[in-house]
Amino acid sequence: MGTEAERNGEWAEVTPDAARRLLTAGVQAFAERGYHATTTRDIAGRAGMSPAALYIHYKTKEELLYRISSVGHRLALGILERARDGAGGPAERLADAVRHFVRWHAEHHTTARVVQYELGALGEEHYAEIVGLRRETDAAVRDIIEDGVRTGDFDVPDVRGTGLAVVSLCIDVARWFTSDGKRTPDEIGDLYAGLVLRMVGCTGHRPGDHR
Amino acid sequence: MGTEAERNGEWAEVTPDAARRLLTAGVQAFAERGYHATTTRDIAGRAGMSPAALYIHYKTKEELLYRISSVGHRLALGILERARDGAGGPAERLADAVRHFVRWHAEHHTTARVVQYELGALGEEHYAEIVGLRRETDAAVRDIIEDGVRTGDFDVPDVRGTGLAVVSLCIDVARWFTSDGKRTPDEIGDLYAGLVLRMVGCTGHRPGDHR
DNA sequence: ACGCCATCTAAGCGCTTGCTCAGCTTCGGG
DNA sequence: CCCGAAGCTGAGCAAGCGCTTAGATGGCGT
Repeated sequence: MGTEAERNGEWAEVTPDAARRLLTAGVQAFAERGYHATTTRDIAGRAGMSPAALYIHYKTKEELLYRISSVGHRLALGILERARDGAGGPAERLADAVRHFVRWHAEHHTTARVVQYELGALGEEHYAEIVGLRRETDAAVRDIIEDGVRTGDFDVPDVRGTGLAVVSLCIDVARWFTSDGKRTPDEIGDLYAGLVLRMVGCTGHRPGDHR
Repeated sequence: MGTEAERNGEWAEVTPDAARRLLTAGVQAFAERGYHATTTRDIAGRAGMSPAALYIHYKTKEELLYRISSVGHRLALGILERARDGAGGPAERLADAVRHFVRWHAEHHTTARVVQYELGALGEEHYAEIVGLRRETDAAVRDIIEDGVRTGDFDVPDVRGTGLAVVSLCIDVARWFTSDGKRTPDEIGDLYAGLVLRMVGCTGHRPGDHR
C-alpha cells in the first residue's frame, strides 16, 4: 500500500497520463541507478512505451529530471512551510516540521533520493532555480529556530549552523532508508523530532534563564 | 594549502606513482560529475596520460572506484575506532569521534563525496565488502553511545536509531560542504560535536536521575 | 463522411563510451 | 652491449547512448 500511495496523488498535477507514467518510471529508474546510468530506453520501457515516446512529452531526458526535481522540491518545501506557519509554540512547530519532513523522505524515499541527490545532473538554469527552492527550505527551518530562541524555548548558540544541520539530518534519511528495514517512517519521524528538540536545547520543561 | 594536503599522505599506500596520480584524478572527476558521468578519457587526461594508460594500473574503471572507496572507507573507519578506543569518558570520546569524523568529511570533501555517495556504482562483490566496512562504522559510534548509557553519562531511549542518526548527520557534511563557505572544517567539527552531545542527552554536568 | 491534430512506433543517425592491441620507449642486470 | 620486462601511446573496435524522422493509428469536431 505504501508503494501504491506513492503513485497516487503525488504527481496528480502532471498531465496527460502518459507524461505522468513516464515521470514515475523516471523516478524509479533514477532512484535505482542514478540519472547518468539510466537510459531513455529504460524509462520508456518501464512506462510501457517506445523510446521515442519520451520526446513527445519532454524535450530532453534532463527536462524529465527537472520536472521531477521541481515538483518534489515544492512538495518538500510545502511540508516545512505548513509546519512553520502552523499553530503552537516553537517546540511543537519544529517537532511537527521534522516529523513530517522526515516521514515524507522515508515514505517517498525513491522520489526523495532523486530530488535530493541527482540535482547535480540538472542544466545550469534549472539548477539555479532548484537551488533557490532549497534556500527557502533552509530558511523555513531557520525561521522556526529563531522563533524559539526569541521566546526562550530554545538555546542555540549558532542558529544558522544548527538549522543547516537539522535539514541535513532529515534529508539524509532518503539515502539510507529502505522499506524492508525494521523501522516505519512514523517511528523515524518521531525519533528524529525528539533528537532535533534536544539539538536546539529544548528540554521539554519551561526554559528558565541560561547562563 | 588545503588542496595540497589533500594529495599528500592520504594516498601514500597507493603505488606506483602513476597509479596514485590516476586515483587522485579519479577522485576529483567522480566528485565533480559522478562516476557514471565521468569518462576514462577525462580521468587519464587529468593525470596527464593517454586513455589506455589507465588499464595498465586498473583492470576497469569500476576497479578504480573500488580502490578509492576501499582506502577512503578504511581511513574514515580508523578515525572513529581511534576515538572509540581512546582515553577519557564516553562524552569526550563521542565528541572526539564526531569532531574528527566531521572534520575529515569537510577537509577531504571531494574524497568523502565519492566514498559516501558513489558506492552504488560498485560491482556486487566490491559493494558487499564496502557495506561490511560501513557496518563497522555504525558499530563504532554505537559502542561509544552504549558506553555512555551504561555509565549514565548519556540518556538515549533508542541507541541503535540515535547512532545511525549521528553517523548520518556526519556523513552528510560531505554533500553540502564547499571550501569557499564561511565555516572552516574545525568550526563545523566543534559545532557538530556539541549538537551530538545534546542528541545523546549529555548536559555537560553530572547526569543525575531522569524523569 | 472526412480531415486534422495529437499520440505513438520502427528504424536508424551521429556520436561517445569503456576497453584493446600492436608497437615504441626506457631502463636495470648480465 | 644487448635483452626482456614494464610503462605508455595512437589508433581504433564493438556497443550503447540521446535523440530524430517518416509514417501508422485513433478519436474528435464539423
